[in-house]
Amino acid sequence: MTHYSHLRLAMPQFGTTARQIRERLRESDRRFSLRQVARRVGVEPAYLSKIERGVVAPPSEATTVRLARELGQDPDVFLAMAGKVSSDLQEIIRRRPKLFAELIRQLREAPDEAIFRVVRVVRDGDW
Amino acid sequence: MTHYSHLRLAMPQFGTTARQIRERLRESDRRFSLRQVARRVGVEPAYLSKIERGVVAPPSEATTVRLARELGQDPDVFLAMAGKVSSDLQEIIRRRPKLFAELIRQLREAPDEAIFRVVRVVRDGDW
DNA sequence: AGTAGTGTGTCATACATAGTACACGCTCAT
DNA sequence: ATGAGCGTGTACTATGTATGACACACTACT
Repeated sequence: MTHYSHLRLAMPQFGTTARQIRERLRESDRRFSLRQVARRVGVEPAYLSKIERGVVAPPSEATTVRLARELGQDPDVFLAMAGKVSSDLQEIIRRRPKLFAELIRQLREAPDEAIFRVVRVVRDGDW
Repeated sequence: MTHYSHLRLAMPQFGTTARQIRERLRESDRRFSLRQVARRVGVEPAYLSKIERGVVAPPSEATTVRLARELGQDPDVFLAMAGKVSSDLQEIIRRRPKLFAELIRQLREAPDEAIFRVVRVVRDGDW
């Protein structure tokens, strides 16, 4: 396995977490074996095995999202663990780069609560 | 050049824009020849030539930012034209994926003015 | 005892990314 | 006329990304 050791294991957490979630689901539903999940997600079992153990980097965005859905998780959170940001979010930012760059940097240190307040204000639109 | 034709020329605008900006700068300052800019940016002239003509995809994030700076442009805007989002913005999002995903999607259709108002409110912090 | 299912090791591959190196022909000031 | 600087064509390369294919050993029924 030495020849995989060069890859940026930015998030060894990704595989570990995915495995934990899958194994917990499996306790009550044997359809959550590695092989069966791999099949439903559309990858080879050997590949999913390597992903879960962190032998390879997290998969592509599309595969990550399918895996998240299969495991009942939030795709954005799974993508974050995989070191990625959803391409649809990226596209929104790219359309108005200055505006969004400033907003996001502005909120870098803001407490969760402050961001959530902004979300609510924008959602309810009464302002 | 047919063997380059397969690449996703997502943004042929990138090269064209970069070239226009450089040529305008050059009118008043001959240090903005392709060769000299390439040198300062740290790439081969042939490569910059291909970038400007859209023969190759836009360069890496680092190179794009150096080029933007050299041409006096906003790096975030240049990155957006290159089809990318600055990795520091991505990292901010990845730290709190749910919060930022919801915020950004919420603002997808919002008018510039509304986003700017949010920025201002957050910046001034008096709320 | 056999078969079905399970996780994993090894090997190979196709394509994308991000450039470098060199040579050519043109133009322009000296 | 010549050398410096210019933009560009062609060829090449190194590394990363994202998997697939196959074989093996183990376990768990039937």
